[in-house]
Amino acid sequence: MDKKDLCVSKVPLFNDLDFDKLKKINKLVKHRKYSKDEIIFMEGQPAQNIHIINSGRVKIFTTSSEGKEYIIRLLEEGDFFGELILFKEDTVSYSAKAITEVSSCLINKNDLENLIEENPAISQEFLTALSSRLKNIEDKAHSLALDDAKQKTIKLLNNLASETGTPKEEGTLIELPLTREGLANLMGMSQETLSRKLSELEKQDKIELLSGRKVLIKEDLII
Amino acid sequence: MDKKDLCVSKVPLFNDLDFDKLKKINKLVKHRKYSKDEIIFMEGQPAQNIHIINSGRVKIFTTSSEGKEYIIRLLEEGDFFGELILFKEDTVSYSAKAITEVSSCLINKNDLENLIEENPAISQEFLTALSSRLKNIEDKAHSLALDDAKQKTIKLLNNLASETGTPKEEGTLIELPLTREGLANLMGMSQETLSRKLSELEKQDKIELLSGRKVLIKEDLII
DNA sequence: CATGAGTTATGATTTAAATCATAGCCTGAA
DNA sequence: TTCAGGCTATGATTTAAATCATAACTCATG
Repeated sequence: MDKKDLCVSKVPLFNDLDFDKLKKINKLVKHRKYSKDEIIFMEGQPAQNIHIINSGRVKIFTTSSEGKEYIIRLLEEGDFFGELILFKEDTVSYSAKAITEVSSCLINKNDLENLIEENPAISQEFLTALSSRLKNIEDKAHSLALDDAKQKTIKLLNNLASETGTPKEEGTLIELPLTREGLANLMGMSQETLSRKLSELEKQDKIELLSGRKVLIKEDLII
Repeated sequence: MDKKDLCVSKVPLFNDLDFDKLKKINKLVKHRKYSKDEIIFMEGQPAQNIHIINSGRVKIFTTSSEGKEYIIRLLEEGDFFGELILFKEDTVSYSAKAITEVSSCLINKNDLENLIEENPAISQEFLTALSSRLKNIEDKAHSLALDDAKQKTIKLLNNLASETGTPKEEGTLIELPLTREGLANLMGMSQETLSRKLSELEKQDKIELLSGRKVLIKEDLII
């Protein structure tokens, strides 16, 4: 089995399916490569594919009328996006951009609909995935509505730590996936404010800002 | 068929089911009444039921450590909540409170799981409902992150208008479901700011504030 | 290794909104 | 019908964060 097959077996969506079915699905899949900073699609475009990320990172974002950006979520290997077209929209209300080199798989809307019909187990996986996203974004809305800049900063770090952190003796090491600007756009604040709050946390010995966009999060960074 | 049966036939979740199945489901259902301001459940409680609103209004909210409230969403007839327990959580991360007299139906988690197994069509309806909520809350997060108080106010009014507004010659008439304070907590702002923005919109002849918590939204209230 | 573009940090200033304070207003109960 | 208590509007003040400005750092490239 060659590397291309990975996509389909990587995504939790198809967890419950046996090898034969995976092979069938794999035939429906188209492969794409995007280079860093390439737009995958733009807000408002009609969409007919679901995208599954094979490697790399993608940001999903919207832009306000004044040109400000809000990043809805960051995706990595195994995550998927564009699924709303299955159930609701036929145009997409957000943009997607590769923030690293990205290789991904597409499945056409109709193909996926047929797949689901033949394999109801996929519905369950979808429900699980959507529920999880709903929970995450409700938490985030809470944070956007009520938290001050310091709390937002701490939550950002904790979220990154739990998603991609590697444990060390002194704490958890994370690599920031975006510039200050980008991270700030995730939490609805300005680059300067985030930068200040990070400095503040470092002065308080809660974190250590390292080179190469790495951060060591000490044990006692409480929410 | 008596009034109690309405619950089950009211909710889009069971749209696709025939009368016999609805009757079967109805037997599983427990009925509840809540008086105005009664807590339906509190953040952190274990939960094992899905609630369907038969009549009245419910607010779903979280409270910050400083005691501030963020209202995630307002529910009315036919809406349901508590469904995350099916797919993800066994405790609930938000509170629910009746903001009017409420009559609702409960379905036990296990019963609903069996139902879904027997009737895969319900999964589809769930997916549609969750997708729709996902879209709504993503829009709201965008608004919380990027909009100023005036834009938030306008979106609030437009949302209420599209959900519950009644058309008039002069515009759309809505009845505000909450006090200024409550509405402000929906949009992540303070009561005073909302009040000021509403006055401002009235001065600009975009809306008319009427007695009985009613608002007339004139044609040209653009986002 | 030097250069420069992009990124980050940080000071100064402005600004929108929160908060504080209070007066006027509804509305529903007596 | 009056009264009280919650609700709403609005002025005054404070404050957190945005914005503006710029210096310092990083790192990729010739």
